[in-house]
Amino acid sequence: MPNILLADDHDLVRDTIAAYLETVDGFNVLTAANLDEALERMDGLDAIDLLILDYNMPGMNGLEGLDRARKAHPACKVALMSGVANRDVANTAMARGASGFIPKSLTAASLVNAIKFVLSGERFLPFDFGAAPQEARAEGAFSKLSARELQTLEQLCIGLSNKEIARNLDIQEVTVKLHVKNLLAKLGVSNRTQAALLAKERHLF
Amino acid sequence: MPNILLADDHDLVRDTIAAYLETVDGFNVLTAANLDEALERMDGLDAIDLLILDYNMPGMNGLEGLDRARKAHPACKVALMSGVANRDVANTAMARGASGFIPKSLTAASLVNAIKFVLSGERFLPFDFGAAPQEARAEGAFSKLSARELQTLEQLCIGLSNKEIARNLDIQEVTVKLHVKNLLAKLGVSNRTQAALLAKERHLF
DNA sequence: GGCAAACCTATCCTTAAGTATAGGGGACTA
DNA sequence: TAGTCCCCTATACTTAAGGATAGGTTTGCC
Repeated sequence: MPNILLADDHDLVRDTIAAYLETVDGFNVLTAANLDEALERMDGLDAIDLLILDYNMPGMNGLEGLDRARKAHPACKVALMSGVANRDVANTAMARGASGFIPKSLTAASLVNAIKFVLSGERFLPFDFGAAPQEARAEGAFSKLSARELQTLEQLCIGLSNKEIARNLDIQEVTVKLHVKNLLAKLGVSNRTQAALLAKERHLF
Repeated sequence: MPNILLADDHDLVRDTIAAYLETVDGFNVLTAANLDEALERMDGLDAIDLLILDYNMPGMNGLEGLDRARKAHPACKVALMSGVANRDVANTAMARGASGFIPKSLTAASLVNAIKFVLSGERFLPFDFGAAPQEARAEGAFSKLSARELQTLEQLCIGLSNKEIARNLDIQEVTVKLHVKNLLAKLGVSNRTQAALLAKERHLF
């Protein structure tokens, strides 16, 4: 019976997926609410066969969380799961050594198949995923953002000033200005308010 | 055995929650991937006791979807579910007649309790999700705005600069600054981005 | 008439936002 | 090894945003 560790900060999503996997297919599922908790939980026992990480989750910091998890437990397979990430993120994740990428648009039955697939040693990436060019311009624009730029955009979406963002990210205000300038250019907008509104419109944060 | 219709565009989330509710508590759960599909599905049979709508889902258009659903099936209880919406959205939804608001940060066990609560005729809103709206950002804050301030706010919500707003309203830029300053104070926020986000959150424009 | 409120404008000021240029360091890659 | 990309920082600058004060107009109300 394979052991799975599922990390997602949405309790409802995490619990129900865990319960589904346990009852329907007899997997043994542990859960965690963020990356640190997941890594802690793996330290005691090395019996985890598959670690599933939510892409938007405290501690993940983009794909840095994937690297941390893989470095901490090289033997364990790591899959990413996301409801918002696009093809580019998925490809990057796979390139960085993820064993699978699970969009939340997947059906529950497919999830089980994907997990079995990954546990058997293969790597899973749904091929139709992200193929449809929905709102191509803006959607693709967000994928061009670097990790730091995404974090900066997230703070813009709460209406924070450069100074506050600098404090939160523990960098200098000038650096924040640089990130802001670059992300404005990449999104094709002319000020921070437009950037925040655009991101909100696309339900990124 | 109560009938529940669960509408969410994330197949994985929807299926697992549905499966959980069915297996763990014996609810009879139907599903839909968007609002139109949900409303269609309800037309044939009027046996649905509770409709659960994902706040971010095709066809919802903010809280308009809630109104549509309630108008189409006045007898049916309607609850909203969201992973991103905040206290303000929840309060507005309850004010507009929702029977419950389910943040996805809820535990699976609490979800079952919430559903039972709603089915019994009560209305469910988690405590920590703010029964108390924040003082300065109260609903009435917007009603304090003068006509010009409202027009100014509307332009802020497209991310325009003071200069552009001045041109659009055919007044001087200094005057726009005055309106902005006053409306920021009335809304209890500290800059134009926060004002725009707040207005958008309330679906004012 | 006096009064209040919303609206408009002006001048002055401080701080924030955004641009430009230049450079150092780390990580990955050909 | 060189090249590239991201990240960080620094200096310097221009423009925008926001605040403070002091007026001015109209409308309408008591």
